[in-house]
Amino acid sequence: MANRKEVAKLAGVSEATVSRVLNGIGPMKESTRDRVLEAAKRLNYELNAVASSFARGKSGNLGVVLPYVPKVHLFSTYYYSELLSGIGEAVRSKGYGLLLLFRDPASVYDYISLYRTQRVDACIVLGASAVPSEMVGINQLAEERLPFCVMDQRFDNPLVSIVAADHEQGSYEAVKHIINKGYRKIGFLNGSPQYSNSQDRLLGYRRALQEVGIQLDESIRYEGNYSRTSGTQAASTVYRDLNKLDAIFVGNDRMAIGLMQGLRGLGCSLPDDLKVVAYDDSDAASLAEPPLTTVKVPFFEMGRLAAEKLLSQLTDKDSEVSVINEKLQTELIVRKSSGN
Amino acid sequence: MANRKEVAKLAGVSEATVSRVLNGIGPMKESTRDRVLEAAKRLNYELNAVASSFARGKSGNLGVVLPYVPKVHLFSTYYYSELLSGIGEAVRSKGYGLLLLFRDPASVYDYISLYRTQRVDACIVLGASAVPSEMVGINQLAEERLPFCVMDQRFDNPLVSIVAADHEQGSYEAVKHIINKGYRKIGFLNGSPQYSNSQDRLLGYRRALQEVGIQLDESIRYEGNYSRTSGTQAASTVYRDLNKLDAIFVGNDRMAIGLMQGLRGLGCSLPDDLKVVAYDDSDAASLAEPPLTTVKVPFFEMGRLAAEKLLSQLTDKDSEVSVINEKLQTELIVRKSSGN
DNA sequence: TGCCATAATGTACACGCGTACATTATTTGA
DNA sequence: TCAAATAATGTACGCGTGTACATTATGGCA
Repeated sequence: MANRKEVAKLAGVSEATVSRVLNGIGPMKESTRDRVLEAAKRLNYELNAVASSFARGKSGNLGVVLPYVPKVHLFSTYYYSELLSGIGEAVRSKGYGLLLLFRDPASVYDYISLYRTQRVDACIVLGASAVPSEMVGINQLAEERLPFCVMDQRFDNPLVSIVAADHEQGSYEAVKHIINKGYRKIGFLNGSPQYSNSQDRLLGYRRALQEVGIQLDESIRYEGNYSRTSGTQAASTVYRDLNKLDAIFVGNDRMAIGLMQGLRGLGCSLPDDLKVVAYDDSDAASLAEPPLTTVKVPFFEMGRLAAEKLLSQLTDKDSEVSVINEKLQTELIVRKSSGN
Repeated sequence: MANRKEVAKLAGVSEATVSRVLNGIGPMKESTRDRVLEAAKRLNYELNAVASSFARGKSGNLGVVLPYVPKVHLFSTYYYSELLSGIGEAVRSKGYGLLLLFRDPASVYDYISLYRTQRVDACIVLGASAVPSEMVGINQLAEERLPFCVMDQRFDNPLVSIVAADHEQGSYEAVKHIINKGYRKIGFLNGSPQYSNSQDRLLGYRRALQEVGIQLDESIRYEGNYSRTSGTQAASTVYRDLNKLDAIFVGNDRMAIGLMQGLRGLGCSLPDDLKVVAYDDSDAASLAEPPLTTVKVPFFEMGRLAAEKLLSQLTDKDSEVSVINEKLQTELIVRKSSGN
């Protein structure tokens, strides 16, 4: 494998000139540039990324940290796939690498070590929640003022950078959609409360109801954990309460699908017996029977935005290292599950 | 950020000794080790991964290359999620990093540059197919004898390392299952032919039929592209041929779901009017209506195996760098879509 | 006690690149 | 035409680690 010295010799210039040509730095004669590039091509030479990183003191990598427990699908794969694609898009266009890191959600993850060992220049945290062990790690990161960004999860700490979707508004619109169809008895199957977006959905649900003077009814609030199974489990309770329900708003598509399967198993006809509005607009939403009316979340865009903001802070010397705080809008996708 | 020199000074030893303690190399006094570790802890010192990589001449990264076209879901996310999890498991347990790389399937990807620039020590190629531009890149890789592995795609070149599933046998068993239920008129909706696993499924389908003397009928062979949409599009043709069909074997779950939705839209009752057996056992399989009888593929295991084999070749000096060729078995999961 | 094998540690340098600073070539302006 | 500005290139060193080799300490054995 050729190195800089050999290229310099072949081109008849110094190593510094080779370096400058390859990095496009400073003014230089066209003929010199050509000679160097020609020599590099002939020797099959490319910059050694590791050596380059070493000299620069930067890894050139953006870390993406995601929760992982063997054999457990913690995440709806749609969600992660879209986020990763968005991040990948930004990372590539900025010439960075994307280092994937798996963490155990049950123990405190040492984010700072990633920077100390220089494995990453910045990182994005996916699937964070408000359980104490996770918060500790995030807060350490924030206090060190390291460049990072949490995806779709609020934190009290004002030093925590966040890119999220407006789930309060998204939920408001979803419930509003049901109300506008003339239904008043609207239940809510929410997901795990340790995610801030669960709380936000509740806020939106409440606002929509209160706005039109519908009394909040705690007895038609149900809780699952965003898994399909938990939706299925909720089915019996929901079935029992069917006389109290015209419709139900569900925290994500997977639970909604589980719920609908469970209800159908109990003899329900959907959407006749119960209107359903779900959340995410994952691939499964249009596969469901009936197809789900659901809130579309711009996961791809969120990933891209977070990565771009972070990498810009690293690249531009003028852009101050400031806290990122973005909230993207959602969109209601109307299908059959909410009635005609 | 502390470096080795400071640790050495604080511990009262040479830098080499610090290095040996941290890498666990050579014999050394317990007391020395303790002093060094103590000093490192006090100074908050950790090995600089970039510098270490540089000195070793290895990046310490396993590259995972996957196809990506903006706004297009090339892949069933279940497939990639499982593979990545499996790879991540192996990578972490071996202390490597996982570098995610996106390629444009339409142009020749320069895999060799990844090694030349030392961004990766080895790589795994996901979503490869037999289209010319992709084959060129893979073959270059093979000819350079670089450590890599292609996932779930056959290549004629005997130098190409592969970890795959036995789709010929999986398809055989799927079709056999239908035959054993007493059906004889069995169609086949296959996926894109540039994937070797499509060809393998066809082989298995044929073998099962021929074994029991069922005449192959070309007129009930359909082709989609593994997308749900393509399954839906096939519905009208299948519907037209319904008198020629007892059952249909479908190349993956997504197409099967699309097909079933299309057929239902045309007034079919499933599984009464047509038995369906699909492939992958993705999350959607059990969500479908009716739930899909489908062939389960050990994606997680495949990812883990590929990564482990590759990294072992890098680590063990004795293990010869040999071509990997593994074929894992599938399992038929029986649900409602194939009848009772 | 003296010698040798082995343990334990130190010395010194390479790895490939980025870049501050020094130097030389070229252009500009009066 | 000549100094000054600027372009273009070269020199030299640092970045933090791994490791070959040299050196010193230790223990075993006759």
